[in-house]
Amino acid sequence: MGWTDERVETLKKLWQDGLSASQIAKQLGGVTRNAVIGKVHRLGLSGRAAPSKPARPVFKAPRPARPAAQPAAPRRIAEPAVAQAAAAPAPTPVPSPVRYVEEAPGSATVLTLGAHMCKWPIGDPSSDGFTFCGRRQSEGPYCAEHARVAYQPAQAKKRSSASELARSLRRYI
DNA sequence: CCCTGATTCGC
DNA sequence: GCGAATCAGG
Repeated sequence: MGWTDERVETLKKLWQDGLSASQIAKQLGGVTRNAVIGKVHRLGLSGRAAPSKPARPVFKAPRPARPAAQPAAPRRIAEPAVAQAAAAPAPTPVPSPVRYVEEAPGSATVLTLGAHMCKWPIGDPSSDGFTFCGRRQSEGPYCAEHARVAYQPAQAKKRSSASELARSLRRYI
């Protein structure tokens, strides 16, 4: 199917309405989302209300030209990735201040977490705000406080309701 | 793995 | 002009 005036008009409308390229493609029918995106660019309306855009162009390195379309051909071009690794000077591995976090647990990042620092996770590991406790290790990989939480067997069994347990645990998170 | 838009370039 | 392939992200 080609781009009739009407289909282009529909495309414009839906795009401005904030629909995604794939949704527009599905609604128009007979085109893929790539076709829609391509058309959008050609029409010069690539930018719209962009929710999660860096605002700044964020400098993108121009992609090396595509190796040409060869159907059913070995896609990967062998590349000597090993050679240039040696040229780089050995980056000093970090002076190793090894500073324990005494207060404000959770300021140890994956980068600053030392060998003997409490590895109690704080926050959402999939988020970039993720940290570790970072205080001095006591038992196992944890500080004394977190070790208690980690290794409490069935001690809390008497009257500790589920909500009470949850509350006590939350303190450590 | 799902999705998003962006880009390149053979057709 | 078109859009598949590919990329870079969320």
